Amino acid sequence: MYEQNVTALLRDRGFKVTPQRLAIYSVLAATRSHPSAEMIFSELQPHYPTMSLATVYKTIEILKEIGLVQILNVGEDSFRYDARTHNHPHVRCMKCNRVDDLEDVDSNEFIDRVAGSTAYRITGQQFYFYGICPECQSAEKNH
Amino acid sequence: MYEQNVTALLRDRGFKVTPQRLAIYSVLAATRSHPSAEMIFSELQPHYPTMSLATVYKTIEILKEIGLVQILNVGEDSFRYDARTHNHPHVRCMKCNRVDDLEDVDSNEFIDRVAGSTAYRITGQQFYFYGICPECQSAEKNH
DNA sequence: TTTACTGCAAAGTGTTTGCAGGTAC
DNA sequence: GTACCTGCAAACACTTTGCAGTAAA
Repeated sequence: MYEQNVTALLRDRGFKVTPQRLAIYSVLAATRSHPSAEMIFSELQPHYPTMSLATVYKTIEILKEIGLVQILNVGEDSFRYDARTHNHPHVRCMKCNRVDDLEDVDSNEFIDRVAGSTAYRITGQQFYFYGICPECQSAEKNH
Repeated sequence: MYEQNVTALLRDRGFKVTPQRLAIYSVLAATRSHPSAEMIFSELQPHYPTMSLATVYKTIEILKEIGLVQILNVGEDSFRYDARTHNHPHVRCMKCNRVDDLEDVDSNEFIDRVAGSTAYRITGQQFYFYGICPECQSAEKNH
């Protein structure tokens, strides 16, 4: 289902469909952990021993172009990638650095209010929250 | 006034007060352009011919520690710095890459709503908007 | 006089690019 | 068969670090 979608979208835009591209998208589509390029690479390495980081980066660039991936910049050294492309806020744990979605929140009223108060023509946005995840909060208490 | 504040804060925390540190903070306090390290460096170069980028980075780290500067990550290759440390949304023009403050917006209701809907303990946030600034919109029309 | 800072150069990190061999179509 | 892709290695851009000389306190 996912793969069909990717295959069609790649072909439509004149990109070739390769095992590497499908594999990279599959990793992103199957996780909610917002992996970095390095994490995607490490996950694929066992199954695709010749996979290279360069291919991961090149593929992500294409996936972004055809709208299948969004790029996150949660204030770390590296970018993270998300196959859930509908815009939603993200939260990063400052202890363990995990990044989670905040999908239960309706941001539209806030976005409209901002768009209405600036002379910019707003075309997109990213909301990043920072804090301590439930697991790390528990760990703190057991001390 | 600004300098007094910086001087006191540096001394209180055991940091030495140097011309370089005051100059770097002055640049940040005097602008709303959210400069990168490179921009700060270029602005100071004529007045402080021996100034180095390393000093800019080291100083910003200290200014962040004592709460005089916040670090922005608007999705570019480099970080940008802001001496207005009260939390406010930012907007970047995708044409000319200028970054502006969005200070007319009250984000508190939105932040509270998010904090209430997640199991994370929220400690901070950054809101980035993307769009086209008024100048670049005008430029588009004159074509 | 002590302690910390500056600024150079070198190292480090994540990402991008060039290109020769290989694969999709 | 053509055009595009992969994956290696090298290049790149930004940031950090090590260290010898220097300045703040």
